[in-house]
Amino acid sequence: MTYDPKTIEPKWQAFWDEKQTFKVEMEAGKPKIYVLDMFPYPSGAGLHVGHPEGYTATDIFCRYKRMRGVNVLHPMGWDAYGLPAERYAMRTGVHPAVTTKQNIDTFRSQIKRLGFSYDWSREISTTDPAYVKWTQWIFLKLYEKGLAYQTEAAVNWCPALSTVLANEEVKDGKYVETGDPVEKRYMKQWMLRITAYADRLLEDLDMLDWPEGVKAMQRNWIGRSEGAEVTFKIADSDKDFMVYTTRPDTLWGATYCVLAPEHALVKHITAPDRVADVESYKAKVAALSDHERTEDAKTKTGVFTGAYAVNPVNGAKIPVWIADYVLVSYGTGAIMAVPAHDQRDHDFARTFNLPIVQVVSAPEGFDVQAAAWDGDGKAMNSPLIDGLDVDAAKTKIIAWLEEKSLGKGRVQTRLRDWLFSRQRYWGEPFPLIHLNDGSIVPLPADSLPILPPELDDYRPTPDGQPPLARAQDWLNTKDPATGAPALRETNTMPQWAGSCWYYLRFIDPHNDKMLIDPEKEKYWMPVDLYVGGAEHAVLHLLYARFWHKVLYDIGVVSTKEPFQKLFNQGMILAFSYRDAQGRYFEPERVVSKDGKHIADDNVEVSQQIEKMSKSRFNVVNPDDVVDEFGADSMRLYEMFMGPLDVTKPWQTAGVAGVRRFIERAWRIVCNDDGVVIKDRIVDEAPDAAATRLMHTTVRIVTEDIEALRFNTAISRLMEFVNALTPMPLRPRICVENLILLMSPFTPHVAEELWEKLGHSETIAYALWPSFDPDLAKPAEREYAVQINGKMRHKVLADAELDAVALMTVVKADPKVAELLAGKTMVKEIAVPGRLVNFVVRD
RNA sequence: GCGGACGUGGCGAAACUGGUAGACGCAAGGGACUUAAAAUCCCUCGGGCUAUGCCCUUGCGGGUUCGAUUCCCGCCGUCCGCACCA
Repeated sequence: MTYDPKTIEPKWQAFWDEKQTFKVEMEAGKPKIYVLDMFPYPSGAGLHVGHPEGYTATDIFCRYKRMRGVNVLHPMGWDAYGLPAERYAMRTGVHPAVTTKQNIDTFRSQIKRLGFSYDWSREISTTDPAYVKWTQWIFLKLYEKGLAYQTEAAVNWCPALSTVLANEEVKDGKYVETGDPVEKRYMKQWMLRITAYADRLLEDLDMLDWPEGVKAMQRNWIGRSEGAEVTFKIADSDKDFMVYTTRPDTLWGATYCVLAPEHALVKHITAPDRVADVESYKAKVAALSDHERTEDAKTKTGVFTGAYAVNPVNGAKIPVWIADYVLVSYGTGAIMAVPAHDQRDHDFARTFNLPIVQVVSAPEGFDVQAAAWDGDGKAMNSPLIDGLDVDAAKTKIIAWLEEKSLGKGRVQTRLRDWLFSRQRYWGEPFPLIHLNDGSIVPLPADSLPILPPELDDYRPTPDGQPPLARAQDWLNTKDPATGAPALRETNTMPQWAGSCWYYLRFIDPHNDKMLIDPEKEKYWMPVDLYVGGAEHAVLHLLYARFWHKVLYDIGVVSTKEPFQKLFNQGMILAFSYRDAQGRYFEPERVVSKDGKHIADDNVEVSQQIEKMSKSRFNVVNPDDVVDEFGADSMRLYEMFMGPLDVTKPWQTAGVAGVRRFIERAWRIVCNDDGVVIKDRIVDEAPDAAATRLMHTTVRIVTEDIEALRFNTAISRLMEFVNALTPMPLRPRICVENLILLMSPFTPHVAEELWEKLGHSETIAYALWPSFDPDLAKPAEREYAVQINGKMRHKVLADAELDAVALMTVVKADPKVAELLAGKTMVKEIAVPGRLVNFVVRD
């Protein structure tokens, strides 16, 4: 039998399952590592090639760590609440739980076909009642701590679907899946006070080993800024309003103020003759979607209210306008406008002919009437602070404002509280009831979980209540403490809820007494390596950090942060082909000749690299790849494509290449009948060259795996195989080390060959090969000889020469003497282990 | 506009701390074996030239250096995130 993944892969998968090879328990004193994949949403479409990329990487890392004697926690589960199953239920009446179970079964079997070393005894789904119970328990803790509250909030309402959508489901004012328009509606919503943790979420980023880009995105999302709040009085009135500014040093340059159109003060200060204009502007702005409001951001619009504010630093009366470039949701919803030093204010002032007064010195020749100067400079036209640099001026003016009770220093964040409720069926219900007097009663922890009731119809009620309101028996309940009649909360939690803490439950998945056993938590936490797509850079990772910090504050967890190291795998794209009209062609119909791509022998098409999608005919299904090449080839190819973190295109021909490599490795051990070629695997020490290559390979593969550089590790394994193949007699130590090094990458074939070599135990816990750095060094090496930095010659010499000896040896080479003849030596440089460079003149 | 990543053969890529650019693989071409094909094995494979050698080449233009894919400055381009955040 030649190499046949179709028989050996199911064999070893069944073996690992039966023996529970990868089941793991806490072992005090044994080093641990917790390696986590971002668990998938089990969609109806099944796995795509992007999923196994990250899963293969973590699997290699885990298998390697086990062979080094580390206790490895490597679990998998399902983020199973979500909109698609609910939409499917609306169309077909099939309960989302049924759809979800089917999809989970599909995902599990697809994942198992790839031979990942998960501890399946820890599998969880966010929809399991035993899991929902603790998600709701965490909500009760949030509520107890005052971190959950209700408010009127704008939501994305999709009339076509008569439901609310999450922000992330809306792009450019449309539902991303169907393209139906989405509008804003105000509804009572549950919010989580994530802003209370803004400072800690920002500061603690510094202690994490995360990609800089992700940290930057989170910092940007939190958007901390330092400035001041300043009170402006309305002239000839007892009313006033506060503005937020990061440039209090420019107060003397404030020539007008702007309120957000929705600002509560607007209706109280608008002059009678301005009411019509103001009202019509407000109506116009309210009708715009967020997208429309920002798409033409450069053109400023607004109207004058007829009211004047008093500039607190100089008593100047300045007009108060309303304009949509001021957002009611940020800062105080009101600004002082300094057109000389803020480009937006400048644009507005030019449009409406408002004065521009310079109060910070700009570089020579810079005209603030033409453009705003927002850089550094000395304060001017500002009596209290003239001559000071921006920072000093800010400090001084803030102190002055505080002394006069006109304002105070203030830190502002862009981060908003988290809109936490959805008007959906397939999510965790809130464990709360509403009494007739309007009060809210949290349900006791021992009544959890509160599961969604059975329904025939998953749509919202005709009067716009969430679907849960259809279940009258469920809806009408009693206060467990007093017996008073009560209504259940009908909102459900967003999909993020379950994914905010799943990494904790994997540590203690079957505990029905508490969320997690503190002893186990202390042993396994934090997650040492977390691998997933960059699309979760902000939301999931920020939400989970927030919950984790709350759990830290109430003593449930012992670490400040959940995920110590984060790694984003790059997206896998694919080639697609389309003609001049933009029609896509299946890649099988396209041939390339003379650098052109021709479809159906007559249409010239262009080749591009794009995201996989059905409409582009470029989707690659992992099942097909496994069927054709085997799981080991699939795993190996995904890791060989390029660095783990970059975006890269799938090329099926490349899978054949790694499959050939596996076959060559197979033939080092077996003949074409699958019989071990005993007479060629000898118990003899390898010669010097083979020893060196073996130790070098072990060294580099080990280092590469530690650094998650799997593509170069695989190259090294290929070189090792290429060297072993032509050897008539192969030292057993080389062959066995090869199989050991390959086993994290291609575990099935490695188990099979390990067994054929006479081992009765699984390779999964075999000892990882060690290397001797001295034996990895070559005795001789080629040194480059450069003249004026250009490569001219090579000299073979002892690899360990120091600079002086190297120079002597090189100069003794007749060819070098010839090259240097007739030249004047300017400088000689010898770099041990590398090269010699002669700088010469003619 | 702000923030982040990146740009190397026909293609995916490699090059550790500034030291022989293109490892490894794909595709292509040639050869061996075969009645033939597949498979396998061997060879060639960045471009150019007046070819035992020489010149050019890591997006473009400068700079630092004995030496730059790597460091610095300025452009051009691609991808990702955020975006009227005061």
